[in-house]
Amino acid sequence: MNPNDEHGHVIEVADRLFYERGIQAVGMAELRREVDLPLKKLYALFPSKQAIVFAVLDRRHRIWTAGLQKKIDDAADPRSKLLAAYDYLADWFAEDSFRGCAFINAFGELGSQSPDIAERTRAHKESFQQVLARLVADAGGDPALGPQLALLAEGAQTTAAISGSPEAAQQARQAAGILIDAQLPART
Amino acid sequence: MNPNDEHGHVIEVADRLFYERGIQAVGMAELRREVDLPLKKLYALFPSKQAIVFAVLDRRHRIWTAGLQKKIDDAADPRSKLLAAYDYLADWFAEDSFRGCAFINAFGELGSQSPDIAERTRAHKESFQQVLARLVADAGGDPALGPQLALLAEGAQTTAAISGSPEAAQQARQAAGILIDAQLPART
DNA sequence: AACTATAGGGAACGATCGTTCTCAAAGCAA
DNA sequence: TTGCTTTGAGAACGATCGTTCCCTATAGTT
Repeated sequence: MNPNDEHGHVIEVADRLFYERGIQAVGMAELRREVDLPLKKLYALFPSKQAIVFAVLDRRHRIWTAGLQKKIDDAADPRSKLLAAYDYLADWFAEDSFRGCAFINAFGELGSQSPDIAERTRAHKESFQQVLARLVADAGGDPALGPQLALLAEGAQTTAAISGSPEAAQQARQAAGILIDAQLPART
Repeated sequence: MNPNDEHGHVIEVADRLFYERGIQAVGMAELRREVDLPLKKLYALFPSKQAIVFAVLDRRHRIWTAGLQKKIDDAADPRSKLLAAYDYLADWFAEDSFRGCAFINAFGELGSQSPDIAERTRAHKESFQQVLARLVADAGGDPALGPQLALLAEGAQTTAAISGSPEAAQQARQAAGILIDAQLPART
């Protein structure tokens, strides 16, 4: 396994462990065991646990954003593109491993201790807002619609995580449809 | 200070510390210092840190629920009662100490480690859903409306916490108004 | 005043954390 | 083979955690 593979492998495994059980609950010794690398090599690849956490969050952001964009690109018309976000959530919530938004979890766990984690979380959510705002603008809708749709998506993520049920995605999608129809110009 | 006062004082101080900085970040030694009680007395009042955490969450739930109910009771008509939840959020977000929903934070931090915390969080959110469902039913609205309004409220809480700005309450309120008008029978 | 029970204050305990260090094994050049 | 550098494996370190224990001082009773 070359260094790049090892680097990526550590991040993948750490992501799974942190997401399943929380960041503080996973120690470096356990991570070392799961990736099957000497502790020394782990510290050669990353200077600290914090660096691994940041790498995990950055990867999460990239994957999440790319997956969302694909759903949007696959949608035909502006209304469908806006609703695509909730289809993306539905797919996500249906995964066995779903346990809420990793950023929200990390923020709740360490946001008050680590300005870096708080900032990464803020940036992640802000980027989602920007995606929605752009779609709303492209569709000629009321600028207020973007943040409203974002609230539904955020609420669905926490609700699905806490309730353990994926139905929040459909509820959010239905509500979004109503908000869109009320604030987007009817298609000619 | 009699034992009841001490008991309540510990819970109040612990709530403030846990909410500000996270549960795991606050040690018993620091709590002891802040409440100015011997460690021995702290352990005479509560059998463990976990018991304090549970007491803090239970108190949060009671205060939150009572505050929400008061806002609802103060509202005149069914539509206003539904919107009262967002006025309650607006007041809350405006507090300097606001740092998100304590249950969501605790769930993100310890939900995967502690079934008790996960269950308390689930129960807290479920009780909010019940309050909204009742208001919707009393108003003769579509039963789907309750969960939709809850999603907006949950999304507003996380968004306000992460962004550090209270505007999510108004955005949620405006969206709620649209959803209500679409799914509640017009007042005669 | 003498004895007893209680409570304060904090040291001690055992566990665990992130990180560093030791040291032997292994690879490699000569 | 010999000497040298790099690596693997995990022990060690220092800090911190929740919890318990010890010891002293005080208060109450006779």
